[in-house]
Amino acid sequence: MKAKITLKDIARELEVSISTVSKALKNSEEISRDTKEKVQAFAKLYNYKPNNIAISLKNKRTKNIGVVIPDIVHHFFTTVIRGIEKYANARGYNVIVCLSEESFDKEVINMEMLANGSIDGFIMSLSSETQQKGDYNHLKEVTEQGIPVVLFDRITHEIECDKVIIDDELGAYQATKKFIDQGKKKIALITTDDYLSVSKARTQGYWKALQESELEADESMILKMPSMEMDEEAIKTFLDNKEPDAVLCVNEIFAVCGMRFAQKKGLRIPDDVAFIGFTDGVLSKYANPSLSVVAQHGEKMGEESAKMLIYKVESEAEEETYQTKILEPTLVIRDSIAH
Amino acid sequence: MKAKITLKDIARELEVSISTVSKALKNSEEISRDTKEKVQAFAKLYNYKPNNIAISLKNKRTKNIGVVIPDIVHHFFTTVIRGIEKYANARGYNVIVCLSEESFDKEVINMEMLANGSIDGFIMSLSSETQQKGDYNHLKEVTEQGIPVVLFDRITHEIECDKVIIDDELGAYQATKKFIDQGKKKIALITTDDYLSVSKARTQGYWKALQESELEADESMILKMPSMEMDEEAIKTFLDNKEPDAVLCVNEIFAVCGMRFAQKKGLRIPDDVAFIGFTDGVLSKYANPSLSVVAQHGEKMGEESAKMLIYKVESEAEEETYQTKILEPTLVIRDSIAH
DNA sequence: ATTTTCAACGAAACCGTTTTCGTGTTAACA
DNA sequence: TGTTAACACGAAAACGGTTTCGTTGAAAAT
Repeated sequence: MKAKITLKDIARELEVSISTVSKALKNSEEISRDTKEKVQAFAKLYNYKPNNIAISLKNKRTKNIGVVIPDIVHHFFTTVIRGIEKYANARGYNVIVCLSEESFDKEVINMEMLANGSIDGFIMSLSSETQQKGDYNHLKEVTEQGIPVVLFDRITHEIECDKVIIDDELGAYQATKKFIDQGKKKIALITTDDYLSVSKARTQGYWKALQESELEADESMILKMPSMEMDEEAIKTFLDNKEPDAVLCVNEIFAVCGMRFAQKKGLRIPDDVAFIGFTDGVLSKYANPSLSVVAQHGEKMGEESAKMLIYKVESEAEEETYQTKILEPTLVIRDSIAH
Repeated sequence: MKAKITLKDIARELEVSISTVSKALKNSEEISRDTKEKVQAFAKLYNYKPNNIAISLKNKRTKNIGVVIPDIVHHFFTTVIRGIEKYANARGYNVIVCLSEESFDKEVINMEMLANGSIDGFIMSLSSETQQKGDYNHLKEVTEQGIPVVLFDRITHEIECDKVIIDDELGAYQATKKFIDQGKKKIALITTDDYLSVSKARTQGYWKALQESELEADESMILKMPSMEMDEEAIKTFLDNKEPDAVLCVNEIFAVCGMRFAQKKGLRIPDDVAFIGFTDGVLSKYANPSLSVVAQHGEKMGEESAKMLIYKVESEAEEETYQTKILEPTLVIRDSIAH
């Protein structure tokens, strides 16, 4: 086991000072050609690599960015991470991932762990519990310390920071409009409770589209699931009672379950009942029939978030201007609706 | 913006030395009750938190573990990460995730980025390109530096380190055996090229089960996909030609695609043709019919990996003994086979 | 009265860098 | 010959902690 070699080791071996070695390795003008070559050759030979921790301590930059998300076993977040990685890695940043698992406490703990020097900034999406409580003090503390934060997807307006979201209202609006244009009359919505910022926006888009049409917007055509957990029975009962001819769902799973019940009842998709979900994940692509969705462009979202964060981190001036980037959703048409 | 407060700040404010503050905060016996209370109260008031980077530099421990995996938009890896997070977080460790995206070069670069002090150890699964090349020098270098490494799932025997795998051969064997017991005669296998360690083991399990039975093991009943990429056409042609009555697939996606083609041809699942896949992901659960799979227990695998790594990291003695933990796969029976 | 002991604290080294500010030597200049 | 400038390098502080090893003053023991 060959231990790591340090500047000090090189200095001792070559009988020069540590500062000389440091400068020689950075090709400083101050050092003679002879010495530089000698040092650089030695360093290469012994595979010298500067210690990241020491550098971090010195210039108060870790080149790490902290990502705190509710869940990783969820296709959307996974694509966001990939986008973040892509952009960040290309610029020499590492990504530290922490999972809140939809828990407020874990979110707080994770942020505290990272906020003491481990990272240069945060990219995060709020846990459902946090959005429900409406308690954002942990975010406030961090921003007050001057640590840049970028919120994506599940955001709050109570914190001043950069944000990246898709236009959820527009996405739902377009999907609902699509149903209307195709002559659907009884359009249902399966969503979660309103405390999730995204669900709220999607519900609004759904309403808007209905109200613009001649169809009556009927509150009872909306099924609000109490949590993200699947409750197959609730969906089944709802579909049995309401018998919609089109269903918009705020995620893939609700939609796929809905389709399964419809098929079991002998309904044809999309003729008898059509489906559109949110999130363009594996489930939608490989469902049978394949599911039309409002694509959220997670990877793009991740890239944008990383871009905004790294810009803030690297800009010396601490401008107090924050922007919210709104990405356009896309309707991906597959076999669960007519086309 | 209130900047972070340091030991030095507290010392100056309270007119004591830095060492006194440090000891007082650690409740050292050396310090009088009066002083301790004073210091602790002050620290609490100004929300003092020690700087992680400084501590890391001092005791050469970062409390970070590096995870390098081929892909994150893949349910199996995602569950492994969750398992790692769970175990590591509970012990005060953070997880730095890097994606090789199946590329050898990215794997090398990522490891080099992390190996210079950023992490205490690695948990990784090899990229397909790395397994194909058979070049493991980057791993060798890291282990020679005394950095502990745990390999999981996609491993190599050329590196001496701890390993966690599931018994892929057994999983495939059990699945194939299940088909045989149910009276299936023409059992096909859809896999990838053998350079992936897991595919190789699964193919062996498939063979073994067939050879133990009276069924003839026919090489042509195996479809080897050149990569992890989906090639729907290849699967379709294969199924059309071979007309198997049972199909074992090395992942979910191949299986779900296979089922779709079968259904399009009017075949009944599982009566005319049954399917079993690998990986117990969302796809299997929500497929129609739901897919039976050999569950890989990713979360468990992640936990075990983290456990082994952290043990190595924290054990002072550098024992040169490495173990390979083999987890038992489980056959999850759903509607794609008879039961 | 002198020595010993102990409690309570501070100085300084150390982790591995970077960077500023000397400093000594030599060559060029007046 | 004395001054100056340039060159090549080293000493030391700094980043923010931890830890070892004094040091001090007062009480206890001799």
